[in-house]
Amino acid sequence: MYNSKLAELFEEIADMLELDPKISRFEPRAYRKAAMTIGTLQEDVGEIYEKRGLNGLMELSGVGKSIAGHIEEYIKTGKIKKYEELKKKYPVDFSGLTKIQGMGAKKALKLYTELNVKNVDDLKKAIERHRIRELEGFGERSEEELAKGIALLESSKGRMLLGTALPEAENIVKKLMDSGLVEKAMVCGSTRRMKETVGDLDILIISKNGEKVMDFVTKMNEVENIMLRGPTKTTVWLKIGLSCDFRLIEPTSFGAATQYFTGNKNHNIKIREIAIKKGYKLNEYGLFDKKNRNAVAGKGEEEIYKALGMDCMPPEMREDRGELDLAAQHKLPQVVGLDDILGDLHVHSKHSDGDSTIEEMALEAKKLGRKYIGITDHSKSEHVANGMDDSQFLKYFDEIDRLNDRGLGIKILKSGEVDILKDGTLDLKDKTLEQMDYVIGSVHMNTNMDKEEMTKRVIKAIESGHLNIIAHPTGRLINRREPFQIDLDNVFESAEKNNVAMEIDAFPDRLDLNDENIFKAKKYKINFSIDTDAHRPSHLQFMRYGIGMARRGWLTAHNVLNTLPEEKLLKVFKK
DNA sequence: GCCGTTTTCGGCCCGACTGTTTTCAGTCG
Repeated sequence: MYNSKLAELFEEIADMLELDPKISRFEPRAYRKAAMTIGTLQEDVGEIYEKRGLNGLMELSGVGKSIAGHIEEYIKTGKIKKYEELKKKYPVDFSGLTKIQGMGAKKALKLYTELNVKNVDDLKKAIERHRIRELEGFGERSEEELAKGIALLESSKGRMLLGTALPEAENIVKKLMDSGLVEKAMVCGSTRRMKETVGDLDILIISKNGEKVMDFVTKMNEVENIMLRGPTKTTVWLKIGLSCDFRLIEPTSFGAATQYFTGNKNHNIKIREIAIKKGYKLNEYGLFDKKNRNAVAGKGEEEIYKALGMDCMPPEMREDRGELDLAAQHKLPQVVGLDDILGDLHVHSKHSDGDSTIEEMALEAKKLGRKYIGITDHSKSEHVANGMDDSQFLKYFDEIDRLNDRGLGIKILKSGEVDILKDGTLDLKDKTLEQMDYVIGSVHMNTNMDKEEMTKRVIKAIESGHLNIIAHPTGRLINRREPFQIDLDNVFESAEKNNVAMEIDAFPDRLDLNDENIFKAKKYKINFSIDTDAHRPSHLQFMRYGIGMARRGWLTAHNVLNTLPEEKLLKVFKK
């Protein structure tokens, strides 16, 4: 994968170009835009170049002749001449240094020319010797801030799971509402877009007691320290290890502000450009008529999109993946919602590695409004998860039958999460599999195979005729384990042919398939199953994270199996 | 350096906060 390395190189080129006042300030901006495109691309630029050459590269947004040339050069030689030359002029680790809060390229250059600081370690030493405060334009305070920035960087590597950040954000919003000081408080940013990980929290507030609210938030239990405090914006560092911005907003601007702070950045840039073309100016205060400067919209998000001739889309779709075009054509998909979900098809019990009985899991699911629940305990190869052999599965089926006969007010489906073994065969006898209402297959062991082998393994299982769902298809664990090497396109193609569904595992550190892969998979005529992979009753609430991924991947209820009533679902499985 | 029903030239999102200034540059989102 060249993407992340190239993105970093282009960012650093941008840093260095910013240092030369003779260069147009738009040139570094162009490099940053290209870095953003490439850094968040799902397809490897190496593959794009291989398949479609320079023209393929130039189709990427923000990549023109020159940057495409740099990419080609890097793929062929492992180097970019322009970068090497700039680096000769500035032998400084900008990419490391500018990750520090408050440090940009210009400060980094000053530190280099004055103190010969080339990297974060040099900077640490300079801070220890109190050399920074002597510099013109810096002071004692800047030195302290940089020290804090380095500590922060070292303590907060990686972004926080949505499953950790969202509940904290909701808790803070509730506290604000309960305080009686605010009329409205709302979480925006990547949390509202349900991105799988979150870099910080953005909470927007309407209040007549601005000063008191800012006091209130800085004194909350959740706060470790105050990073920045102004009349309309306060930033705190939360004890859970995340920074949180609070912004005071006028009621007339609330929609414009939530739109702006929800993002994402590229979505906002595009929508502002659309506004300009239509003779408006859009900022976080509202949509303004350029001629007479009157506010045309601002109170609600819908009215802003509407004034620009568009339908308003759910926050999860605002990722600049073509949603603005569809909104202008009034063709936005009706994406799946939590209310559409009728059942949960991946749930564990005490029979393998779950904490609770089948009955406890079923009753909790019923409380959440589910009409059916599929119990899917592990098969025998999963020794660590206490997986069951064929005879144990038979007893487990009996228990499910008994519970259904008793009638819990929710239907329990018989299933199992069956290991796809190294050679692509399944871990249970056909006879056992045939007694299940449906079968989930998943890869847990021997995950270090090469791409071709792993793809073959999974496709063989799909073609077995026994599987209905492939669980967590890439096996990744966010911030802990990389996805397997696997050719998803081939897997999706085979799944389409064999009527096998792909799971969206909603467990917060899995979220697998992720949004990008869902988006990719949607091109195929395959079904999806959004499941919690719950191991205790409270996990059944993870469904919303899976829904978030599905919405980010533009799935409609029609694409998702567990929006079907039981009879229809079982018909699909029987096909 | 990129890009195009306003364009192959002339634009490029834009406002808040901070520290160090004495009116602003740098950074961030």
